[in-house]
Amino acid sequence: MAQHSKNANDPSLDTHAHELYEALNQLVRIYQFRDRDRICCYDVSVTQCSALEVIIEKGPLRLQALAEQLFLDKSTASRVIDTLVRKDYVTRLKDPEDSRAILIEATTAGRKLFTRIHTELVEEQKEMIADFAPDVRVAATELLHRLAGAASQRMGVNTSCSTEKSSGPGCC
Amino acid sequence: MAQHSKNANDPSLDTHAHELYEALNQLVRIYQFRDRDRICCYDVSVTQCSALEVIIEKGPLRLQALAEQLFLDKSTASRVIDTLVRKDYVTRLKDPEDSRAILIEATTAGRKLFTRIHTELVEEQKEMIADFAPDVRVAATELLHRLAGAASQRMGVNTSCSTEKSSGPGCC
DNA sequence: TAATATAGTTGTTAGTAGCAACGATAGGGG
DNA sequence: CCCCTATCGTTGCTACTAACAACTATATTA
Repeated sequence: MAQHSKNANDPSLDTHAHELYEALNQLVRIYQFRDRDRICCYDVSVTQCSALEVIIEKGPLRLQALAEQLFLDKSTASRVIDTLVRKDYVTRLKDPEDSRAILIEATTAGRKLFTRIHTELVEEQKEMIADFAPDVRVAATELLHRLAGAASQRMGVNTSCSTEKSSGPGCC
Repeated sequence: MAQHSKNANDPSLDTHAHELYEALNQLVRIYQFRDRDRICCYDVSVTQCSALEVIIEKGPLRLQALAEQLFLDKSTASRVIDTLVRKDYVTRLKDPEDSRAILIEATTAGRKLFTRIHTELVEEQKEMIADFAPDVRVAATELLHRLAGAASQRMGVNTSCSTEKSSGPGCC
């Protein structure tokens, strides 16, 4: 059931797998998934891994920017960074443009770790969707995006619900 | 893109929406999604909501059984129940068959709350997949199941990885 | 009855989360 | 130029989630 013809030699499979990974990541990030204190073999939690990803992909960035990307309070982001610094996956640099600010950058170890995790997960995803037709893959990814969007609204992220408290008729 | 013909009057839409909800719930449960201390308008966290669901759907059940359903340690489950009892959504009953054990049951308030959340989320899901073809809905749900399965393996839930520690060649 | 096993709770540690308060720096107006 | 305000990040506080270990109480077995 739901098994279409095998398209193992489909060049868009990589893209689909990557988009799916991205969508799931976003879903998970919004849902603020609590770890089991490490992702199996890797000594980082899911939140830490998400933070590492943002830091690597968005270059050196400020704490506030990181917090926004992760939908976290800056205090929480600061403490996540504390842990990642302690584990030597990121470093705090002084921002030359603003001495109040810091720039967070991944260390070599951090990049190495993330590459390992990323590669492995994308590979896993690829296997998972290999037997789906391309349009189904796209649709499933789109669905995950929608789920993330809906959840973010429900959780009051970036909505009037979170900024104005107890003002409207029953929150959302 | 990925938009098929409108099948608003599709009787399987309800089923699909429900299955999707189930799959997402499982995904989220495995991923141990951390709350934002409440699901928007409802005063329960996601973990608490999952616990409530299991308690309602599996009837009065013991702590150990609940913990297994949620892939939690019994101590964690015990504390989750503490919170739900304090909020008056569940009660601890003595198990007549074993005085060591307890039976956890939902209160009227708990059932009412869960029904409200469940109805709302299923409705949201329905809207979300309304423009997908039925086979795509099935495939997407299947995909979520696979994601949950893969994640559970990765997290070491119910695998040799978690029971035997540091025995194999590199964990998983 | 004694030894062992099981059910649930509590102690402890740690990560995640948010709000509030704080110190430090930046920028604007008098 | 200095004060006022805004912003940046950290720290204090509380709470939830999570696991492991130790503990109490009851049940089962030898």
